[in-house]
Amino acid sequence: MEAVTIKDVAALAGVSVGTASRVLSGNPATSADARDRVAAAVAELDYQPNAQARALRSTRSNALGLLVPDVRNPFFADLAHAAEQAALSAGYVTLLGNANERNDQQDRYLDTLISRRVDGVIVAPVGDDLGRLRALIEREVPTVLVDRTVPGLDLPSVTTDSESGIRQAVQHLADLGHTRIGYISGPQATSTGRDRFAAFTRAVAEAGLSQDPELVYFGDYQAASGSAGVHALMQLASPPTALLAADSLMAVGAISILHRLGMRIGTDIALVAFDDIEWFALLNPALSVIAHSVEDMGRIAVDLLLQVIAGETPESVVLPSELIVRASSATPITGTAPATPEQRSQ
Amino acid sequence: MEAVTIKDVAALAGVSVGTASRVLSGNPATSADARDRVAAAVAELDYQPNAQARALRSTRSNALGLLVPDVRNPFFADLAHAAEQAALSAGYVTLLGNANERNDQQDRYLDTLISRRVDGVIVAPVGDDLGRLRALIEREVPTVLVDRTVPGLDLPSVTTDSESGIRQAVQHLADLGHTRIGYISGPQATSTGRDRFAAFTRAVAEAGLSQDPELVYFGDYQAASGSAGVHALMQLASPPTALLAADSLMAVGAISILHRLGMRIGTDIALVAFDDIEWFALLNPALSVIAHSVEDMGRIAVDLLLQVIAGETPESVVLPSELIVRASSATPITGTAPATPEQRSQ
DNA sequence: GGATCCTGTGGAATCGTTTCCATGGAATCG
DNA sequence: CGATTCCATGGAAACGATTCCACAGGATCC
Repeated sequence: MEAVTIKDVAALAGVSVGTASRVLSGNPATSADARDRVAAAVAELDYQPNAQARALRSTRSNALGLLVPDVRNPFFADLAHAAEQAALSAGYVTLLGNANERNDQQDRYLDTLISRRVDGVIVAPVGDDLGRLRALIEREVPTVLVDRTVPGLDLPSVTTDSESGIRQAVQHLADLGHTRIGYISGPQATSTGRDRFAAFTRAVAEAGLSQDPELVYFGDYQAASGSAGVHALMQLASPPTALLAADSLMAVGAISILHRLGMRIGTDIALVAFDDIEWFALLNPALSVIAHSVEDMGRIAVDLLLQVIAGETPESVVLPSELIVRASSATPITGTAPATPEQRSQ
Repeated sequence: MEAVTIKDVAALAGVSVGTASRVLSGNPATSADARDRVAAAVAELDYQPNAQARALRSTRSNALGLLVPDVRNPFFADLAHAAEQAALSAGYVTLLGNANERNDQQDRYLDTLISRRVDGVIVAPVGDDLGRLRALIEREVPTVLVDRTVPGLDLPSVTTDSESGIRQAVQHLADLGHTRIGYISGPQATSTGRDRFAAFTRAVAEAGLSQDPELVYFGDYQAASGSAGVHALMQLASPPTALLAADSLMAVGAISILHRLGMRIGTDIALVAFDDIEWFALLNPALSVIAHSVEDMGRIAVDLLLQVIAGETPESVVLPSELIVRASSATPITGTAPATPEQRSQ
């Protein structure tokens, strides 16, 4: 490539490298004259400092690592966007890693991030497997967990309180007359999978609905398992009249197979999904969701991480969730009339 | 943090730093004995080489930069995923930058990537503004353009041949009896915006349909402009009976407002969108799309970039596009009966 | 058996910065 | 006016790796 270094700048400006460096890093011990001449030389040469050398010497890289289970999942895409923007405005660039919901890829990326000496890491862990997460702790790399936590890892985190949203959803379905709610659960090897399942179990018991264990299908947060879940639940001798999916991708799978089975969502069966994805409102009927703010989650995660980097030990943050009722769950179980204009035939 | 360096490894293994380095980088000039002892020391200390120091000396960072206009756009999220996976399997990590459809953020990220001395950059440029793209050229940073090109920038690229897909779509709509097709165009400051508009214009002329300039609305690839476009087109004295949206986000905006206007997609108005997004098939009615393979695009972009890095000058690649007909455009203009089961009322 | 060739190794230079230390000159003080 | 302080500066060490160079010792050649 090329090779314009601080030495060239110093030479052109007629000062020493030390002085050039001081000017460039805003050290106050510089004369106006030196500042001007260095600035002119930088502009003339279009000098860009070598971040590697700078990081090597100063042991700060001004880079953050962000590790998500799957970028194609719109929830994590939004999270990545929110975190990246927050990091950028704090002067950090973001190294985005994608674990592909696999522990080995997560570990590989963690090693890469350690090697690159990022100043901190935000992780939405794939599962409960610690793996190379231990290495982060041992090296005291500032780390924050987001969306999911891991048992045995005592780190600051930003998570969602699933309880409130799920309770609202179950109560809402109960009010519509549903007594058998099918639950398409996330994997029990993730904290969100466990939390949401526990919340569902409690809410169903409180509302006095059927606690038939057959009404629960354990998926893996991928679209295909949503389809499989619907398939299994609909084959029961006494199938559910309402469905609750624990994340957006499984909801997508559920919708897909319900279409194929010829079941009308909102009329033949009610459907509520966890995660508020923008275009869920565009579906026909529009999908009821349990919403939580992914923008807040990303922003706060960066915020906590910056605090950890600064040597503080911030408290974990738990964000609220809340039910948004749309046409997919607006019809009482006895009725068949559309409840909203969006729900009518196209 | 901590401080386990190659010096510690060498000391523990009882060899010199040079030998330790040779073992670690797979240099054949090492004895089996040295290899074993270094390996043991590495395991014992859980040593991770400092990527900065390595990059500083060897002038290779094993990192690629990927700059997209908007990660939340599912097309670019998929592209990022595909490119990232391809890069990973070639031994590169990916630094993902998000320009937010803004030239200043694009320039800022380009400077960051130059500073970090990435080995190469894949850019889906925001618009025609060269900005800091010039700096990439001047420094001879290996660069590949993806999805969009920029006039005056002679770089290898991977793009889509919009012509074939758009021609198919227009012909398909003509076959259904439509004579006035509304076109929601991308911005003319992007190559895709221009290409697709030109293709549409040609296709309409060839099919003998209305070339009324009022049937074209110029949007900006964001959802809001899709809504605005529908709004404008539907106010015409003689509104279109079919719509073609030049990207997925504008299609989302169009669908949203069509719902609000009470127009039934597929019956009252036909709709076709550029970009095949997975969940477009889940809409009711399912959306007809002009599909092109984003996985191929990401993979090939990395491939071309690796060739450029290797000193070759690869040819640009143009990928095909093709129409996928679904229910949103399956009804002849005179009929009102559903053409597919998916299209019936829910 | 002496010259030549490998092979593995240690030591040192190097990459491009930051930062410490010493210095020289100007400014300030009594 | 001599001594102290301050400020801007140049020079050099350091960060943690890679890589060049020299060299020792064993194998190979004529």
